[in-house]
Amino acid sequence: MGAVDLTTHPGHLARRLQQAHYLLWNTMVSEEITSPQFAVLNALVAEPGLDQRTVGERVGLDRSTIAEVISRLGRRGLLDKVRDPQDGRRFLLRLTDEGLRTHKKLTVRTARMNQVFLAPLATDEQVLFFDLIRRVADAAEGLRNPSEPLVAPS
Amino acid sequence: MGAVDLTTHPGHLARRLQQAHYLLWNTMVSEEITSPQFAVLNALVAEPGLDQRTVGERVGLDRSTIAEVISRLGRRGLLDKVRDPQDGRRFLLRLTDEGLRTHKKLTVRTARMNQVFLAPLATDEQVLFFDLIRRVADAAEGLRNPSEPLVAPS
DNA sequence: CGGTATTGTTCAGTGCACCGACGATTACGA
DNA sequence: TCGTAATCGTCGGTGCACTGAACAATACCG
Repeated sequence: MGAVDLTTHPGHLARRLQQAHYLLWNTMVSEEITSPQFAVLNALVAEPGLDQRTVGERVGLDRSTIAEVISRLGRRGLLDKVRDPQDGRRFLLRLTDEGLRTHKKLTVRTARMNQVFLAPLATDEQVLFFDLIRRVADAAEGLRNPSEPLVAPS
Repeated sequence: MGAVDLTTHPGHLARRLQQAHYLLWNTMVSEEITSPQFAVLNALVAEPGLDQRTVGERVGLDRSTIAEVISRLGRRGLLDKVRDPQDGRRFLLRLTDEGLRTHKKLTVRTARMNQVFLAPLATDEQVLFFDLIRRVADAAEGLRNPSEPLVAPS
């Protein structure tokens, strides 16, 4: 009888929440462009000409994953990738016109989807929802960083 | 200029939350057994002899995914799979002694990890955290179901 | 009893997400 | 300046997650 109640496990809830979101996204936003892909488009609308690594940092994806996402967006013609003449290690990323159009279109649909997704919560509860999740996620990310040392680095 | 603030997008937050959990799990619980795998072990501790589909239902995984997870657990010798003599379509699943031991060990570590993960929240906030996420996830799942019809099925 | 529908599992395909290792390029320090 | 270190991207490997299609076994109905 050592079984545990998973509904009190935050990891399990997080997974279910993301699955639920995935389904809703697929039906209400797009079957072609995924939520992480939209995040990349959005980052490049905010800051055109970023390199891959920085985009990954902005949207929270590691180098391997961001490489795949970007390659898919490139294949769809939503984004251009050019070597930085100043620094031959990096690629500069920039949305195409098609990419801009897609971002605009999905922005509208995403807003609608978020409303439906959050409909079960009252307005003040939605604020709490964001705040609580953000605090937990931020703290856990902080645990993994080289972490601001409490004393000066040796 | 059309860029959006992703920190107000529940889907993006859900993804980040899960990633944070993944990292913490890897360092504090196990590098071999993943959180979904633990969920399956847990379901079989609660109800030994379930079939694959039902286990998937219990932990929230579709048939394809649950098949892979179970095959991995089988390869590790944590679980046995036998055809149901009553119904040749299904496989009955049951933990091995090794599987039971593993579940017990991970239960302890998981509890510790959950404490660390939720540490940024006060006790009453943790209760809210569970409640809000569960409500959103449940509602979104409900949207996808054949859904209890409002009138009798024709 | 026989044919059709339903159910449990598998398979192929796509995509996200991580790690560790590698090659190329640039930056820094002796 | 020359060699070592850091940085950016790629590649291979593992694992989760979904869809749609195929297959086998069972259930149901005429």
